[in-house]
Amino acid sequence: MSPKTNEQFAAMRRESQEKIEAAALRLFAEKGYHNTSISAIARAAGVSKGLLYNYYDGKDDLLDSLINHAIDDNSEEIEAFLQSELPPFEKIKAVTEAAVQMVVSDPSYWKLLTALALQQDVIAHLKESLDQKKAEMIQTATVLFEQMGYTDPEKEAFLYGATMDGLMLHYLSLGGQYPMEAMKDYIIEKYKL
Amino acid sequence: MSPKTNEQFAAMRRESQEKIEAAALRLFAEKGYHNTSISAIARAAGVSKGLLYNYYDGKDDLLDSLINHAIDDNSEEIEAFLQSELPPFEKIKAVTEAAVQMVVSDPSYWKLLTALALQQDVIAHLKESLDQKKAEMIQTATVLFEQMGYTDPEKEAFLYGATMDGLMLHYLSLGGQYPMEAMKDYIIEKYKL
Amino acid sequence: MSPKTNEQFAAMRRESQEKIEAAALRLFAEKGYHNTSISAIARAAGVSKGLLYNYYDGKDDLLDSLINHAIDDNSEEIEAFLQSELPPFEKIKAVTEAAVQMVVSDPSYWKLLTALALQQDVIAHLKESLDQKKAEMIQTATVLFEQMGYTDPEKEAFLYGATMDGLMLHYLSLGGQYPMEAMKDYIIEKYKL
Amino acid sequence: MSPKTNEQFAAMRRESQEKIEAAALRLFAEKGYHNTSISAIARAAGVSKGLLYNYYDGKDDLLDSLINHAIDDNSEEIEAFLQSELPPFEKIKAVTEAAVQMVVSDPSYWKLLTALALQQDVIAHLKESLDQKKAEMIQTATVLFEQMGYTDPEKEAFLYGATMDGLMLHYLSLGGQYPMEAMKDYIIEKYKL
DNA sequence: CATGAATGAGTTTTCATTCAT
DNA sequence: AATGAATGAAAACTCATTCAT
Repeated sequence: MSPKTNEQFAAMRRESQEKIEAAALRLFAEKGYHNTSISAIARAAGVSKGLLYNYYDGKDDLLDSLINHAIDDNSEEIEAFLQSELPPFEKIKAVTEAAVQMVVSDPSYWKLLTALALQQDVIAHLKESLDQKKAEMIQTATVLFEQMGYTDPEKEAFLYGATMDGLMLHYLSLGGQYPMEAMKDYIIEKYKL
Repeated sequence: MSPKTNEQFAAMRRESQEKIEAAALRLFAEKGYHNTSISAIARAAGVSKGLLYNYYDGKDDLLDSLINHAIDDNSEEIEAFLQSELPPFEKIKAVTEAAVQMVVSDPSYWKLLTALALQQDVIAHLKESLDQKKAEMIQTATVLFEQMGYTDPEKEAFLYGATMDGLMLHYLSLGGQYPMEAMKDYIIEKYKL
Repeated sequence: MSPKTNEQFAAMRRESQEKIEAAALRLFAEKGYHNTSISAIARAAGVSKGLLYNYYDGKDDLLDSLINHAIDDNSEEIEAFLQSELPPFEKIKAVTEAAVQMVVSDPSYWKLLTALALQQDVIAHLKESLDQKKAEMIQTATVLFEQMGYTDPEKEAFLYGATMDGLMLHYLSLGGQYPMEAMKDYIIEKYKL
Repeated sequence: MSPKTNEQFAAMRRESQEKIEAAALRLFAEKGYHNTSISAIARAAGVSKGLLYNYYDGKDDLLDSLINHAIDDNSEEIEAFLQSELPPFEKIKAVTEAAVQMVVSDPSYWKLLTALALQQDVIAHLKESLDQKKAEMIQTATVLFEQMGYTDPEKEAFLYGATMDGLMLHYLSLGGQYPMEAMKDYIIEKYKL
């Protein structure tokens, strides 16, 4: 019935969307959300402005879609370590290393995400899902510190979370100058016993 | 012909500027820098757009001025504690308490500052002075941790900085829900011996 | 290689065109010509945009085709009554009833046609044929009123035309609230004797 | 306090708005609402696009404002005749003449208004106030025909309304070719007993 | 010193139309 | 004959900035 199969159309759509979201992520991270125009994204993605509007309702919707896809891609890994069967200290070690690894290997995305988390405009509706994700992690970490014998495991979980986020914040704002590896080891060392 | 003295004119100028910067700070923090228009600032400050341009070269210049004034207001206190003659632990305690106090009592400003620190656009030229301020603080803290007998005082200084910034980040993004007081005590406790 | 006869193809073509014109008429009448997109028409007709362009040169051409087909469908009936052998009063009665019936049974089409008649853009070239149709009717009606003994049959024909069009205008803009049946009888009554 | 008085500013505003609305009315009537761009209106009015947006929220809002101002200007006259102390027939005569006069002297505006009345898009919210105005007129006309001894004054009022609107419709769509004066006299004659 | 009307360049958004398959 | 992804030109809209008074 169709001179181009549904699969072919679906593949075209997927490919275009990937090109667009990749270009958008790069530009948002490089120049900031508000300083990136739809035209610039389309140009960088090698598609027309019109096509972009075929897939997204506008800049906000594109950002939404982008963030949601990226969250899906990224949160699985950390989650996996926390759910694994490793002994508590090894879990902390693995999670810490994975988190550092994530930020170091894809700083653009994390810079964007962190910047957005502080701008109530842009993503009022994303805040909710980010906050929930955070709450879940704190919950899991609390159990972990409980197993390690901490008197106040919940506070330790909050502290760990703050330290890790602060670490990333510094890394993201200083870039290569920050002694990331050394700091990572220093933090892990603190939890060894 | 000149019924107003120079002093009176100067006072009027100062007052107008204060109204403008206060309005700008509030709006930038509430809605973000890019989503706040000059018109909105002038309206909120109760002055005309034209007057605003008498004092500032434009939106960027207003932001600059705003940040610089706020930095001056805020950094003195912390500095004072670090330079004081208190014993090391008391210094850490005082600094921590002062930092938390600062953020809790003026979250708008800190939210803005943190958000801006992650946006390469807007304030390329502010980054420099912020980074330098940070470096100085790390330096002072390093000396402090040295006095307290830490094997690796510089790393501890970095860690302390990361933890404090992470704490603020969480507080700023969660608002009143964050157990700020408890966390502050928990952190201080860690340094007691 | 050709499992479908020419007749089958012709039938498919006709069916597609009917679906398209029906959808277009409905949407034009509901939302106006300019507020109806080609995409919306194709979607409502259940065909692809591409197919639509196989049959019509564009939106204007589709409208043209639509109007012409509808004019053909509608004008025959009235014409028939006017040309018939009924006595004059019965003719007026029959024509009036037929005209009211037409509008009541297919208001979408008449709404569209009336709206278009007032928009210089869209259908400059349709105006001509509509005007001619109107002139013919006036002509026939004039003869009719002559037979009925009116001193000034042409003016009476114009008046009748104005009244009928005004009636329709009101019906079309008020919808079901307009006392159409009663008004029809009232008008017919005026010509009885 | 003010180097330009409030009155001066108000006068500037009024003047600009008048220029804009005059240009918009002309263009809407000439080329149709949808075929007239904001840019074209601004150009024709001799102001910038930006200024137009200072006064109106967009094209719809401009149309609203335009129609409301024009309705105010126009409906007073007719109303005045209907409320006057003339004998019934003289009232009908005066109103009919005034209505014809209105349309003949400002066909652009009436063409626009009539066209808009048939486009549900554009002015859903204007319809309401137009319908109400119409209902009021029918009401007043009914009283008039009652005084003239008509058996069914309300129907006669509807009929008069339909005839007048039909007359205008024909005049507006045919322009100078339509025997407007003669028709007006013919209609008035009918009511002379 | 103070005003706010006016500007226009830059941005977002829409949609009729084309085209490879 | 039929599809819908892709285009691009034209439209709507925003807002930092200027300027006459």
